[in-house]
Amino acid sequence: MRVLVIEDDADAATFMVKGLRQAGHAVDHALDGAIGKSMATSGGYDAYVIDRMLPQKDGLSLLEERRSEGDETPALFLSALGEVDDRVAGLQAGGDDYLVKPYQMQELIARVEALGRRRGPTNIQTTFSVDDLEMDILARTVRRGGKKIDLQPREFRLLEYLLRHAGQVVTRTMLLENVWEYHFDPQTNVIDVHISRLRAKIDKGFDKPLLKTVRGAGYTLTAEA
Amino acid sequence: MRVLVIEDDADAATFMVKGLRQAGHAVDHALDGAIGKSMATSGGYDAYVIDRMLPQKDGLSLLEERRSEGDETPALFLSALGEVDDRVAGLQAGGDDYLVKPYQMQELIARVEALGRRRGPTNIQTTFSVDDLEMDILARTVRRGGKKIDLQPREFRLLEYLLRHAGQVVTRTMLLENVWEYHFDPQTNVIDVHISRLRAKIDKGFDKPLLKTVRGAGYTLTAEA
DNA sequence: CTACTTCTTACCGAAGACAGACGGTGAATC
DNA sequence: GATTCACCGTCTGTCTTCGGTAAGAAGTAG
Repeated sequence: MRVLVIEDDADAATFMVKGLRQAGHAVDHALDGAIGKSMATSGGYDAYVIDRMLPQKDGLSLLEERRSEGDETPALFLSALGEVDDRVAGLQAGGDDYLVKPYQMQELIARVEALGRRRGPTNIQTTFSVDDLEMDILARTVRRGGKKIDLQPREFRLLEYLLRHAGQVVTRTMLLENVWEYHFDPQTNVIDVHISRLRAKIDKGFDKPLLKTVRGAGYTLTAEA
Repeated sequence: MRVLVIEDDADAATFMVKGLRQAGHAVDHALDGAIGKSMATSGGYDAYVIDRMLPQKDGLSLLEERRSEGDETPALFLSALGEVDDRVAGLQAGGDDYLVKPYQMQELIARVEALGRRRGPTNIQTTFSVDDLEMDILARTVRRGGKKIDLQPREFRLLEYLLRHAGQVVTRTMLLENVWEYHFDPQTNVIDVHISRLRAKIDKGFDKPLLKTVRGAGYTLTAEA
C-alpha cells in the first residue's frame, strides 16, 4: 500500500514512517498541511494518516477540501486530544478512522491496513503477469504456463516487486530498500542468492527466460528478447 | 430514501442520523423500542436501522412483530457484539443485514442503500462450502462429507471467515480483526491454537486437508493441492 | 590473462508453527 | 451460594522451515 503521512512533529513522523515501512508499505511524508495537501492532490495513495494539529493548514479542513474535490482515499486521523467531539468532528470531515496518541504502532498499522482493505479489491491491483507468468496476490499463488509454483515468502516479495516493475530495470538498491527494507548495503550477496533461487523456480525448465541480468545495473523481468 | 433509525444511545444516534442525512436520505429517529414500533407501524419507510439492545422493547422482537403483521420493509440490525449467535438471531427474526459496532459511516450508508435497492425476498448468503465441507449459517451446522461436525462458537466464526474467503490467503491480522475483533497484536498464539483445534475437527481423519498454512502469511482454505 | 561481477550450493541459527496441558471465567444447575 | 461444566486464552516444549552467510565456481569485459 502507498500511504501518505501528514505529521509535523519530526520524531513522531520518523517513528510512524519506519513502522509502516517495516510493515511493507510505501510511505511518503509531508511536514505540514500545505505540503500535505499538494502531495495528496498529486494522487496515487491508498491511505492517508493525518495529524489533527498541523501548521499552515489543519488536518480537518485539509481532508474536507480533498473530499469536496472528489478524493475518496480512506483517511485516519491522529489526535493528541481524546475528546469525543473531536472524534465525531474527524469522522464528519470525511475521516474513516481515528486514533488517539499515544498509540501502539501495531494498532496504527492494523488500522491503516484495515482502511485499505475496506475499499475492497476494486481499485487495488491484485494480479500481475508477464508473458505466461502470473501472480495472484490475494490467493498468494504463482503460475507459469498454468502450472503452479511454490515460492518462499521472501521469494514471493521479490517476484512481486519485479512484476510491479515489469519491463523496467530494477536496481540492487531498489530491491534492498523495497524487498528487504535495508537502507544500507549489507555487504553480502543476499540478492544474488535469492535471484538465483527465484530463477530456479520460475525460469528453469521453460525455454524462454523472463528474469534477465542487466550487468552493472540490476535485473529486469520481461518477455522481450 | 426514508429511513427509520431506532437507537437509544443519543451520541450514536446523532452521529448516524447526521451521516445518513448528509448522504441525502430522510431520516426519522426513535429513542426506544416502543416508540420505534409505533413509528414503524405508521409506515412509509424504505428501510429500518435497528439497534439490538433497546429499552422498552428489544430490537429483535420489535422486528418479529412487524414481520408477523405483514411489514416487509428491509431492516438492518446493529449489534455491539460480533457474536455469531447474535447475527443468526437477527437474520432469523427477519433482519436483512447486520452490522457490528464500531462501524464505518461509509459502510452503514452503503448497506442501507443496498437494502433499498433490494426488492422482494432477501438474498443473503447463508451457506458456504469448499469441497465436501459445508456450513449453514442459519442452522449453525457444519458437515464434512455429510458427517456432522460440532464446533465451538469461536471455531465457528473462524471457519465462517475462512469460508467467506475460500481460496484466498487469510492473514493473521485479518483474523485478529474479524474473528477476535482485536485491533492490536495480542502477542500470543491464540490463532495457532484455534487453527489447531479447528483442524482437529475438520481435517483430521480425512485424506485431503483443506486448511493449509501459508508460512509467514497466514492460512488458506482450499481444495486445491 | 586478469580483475571483476554474478551465480550456485551447503550450512546453521533464528523464527514460525504446532499441540498438549493448564487455568480462569461465566453460565447453568443444584 | 456452591458446584459443575463448557469454552477460550495462555504457556511451554518441540519440531519444522526459512533465509542470510560464506566460499568457491562460472561467466564477462578489458
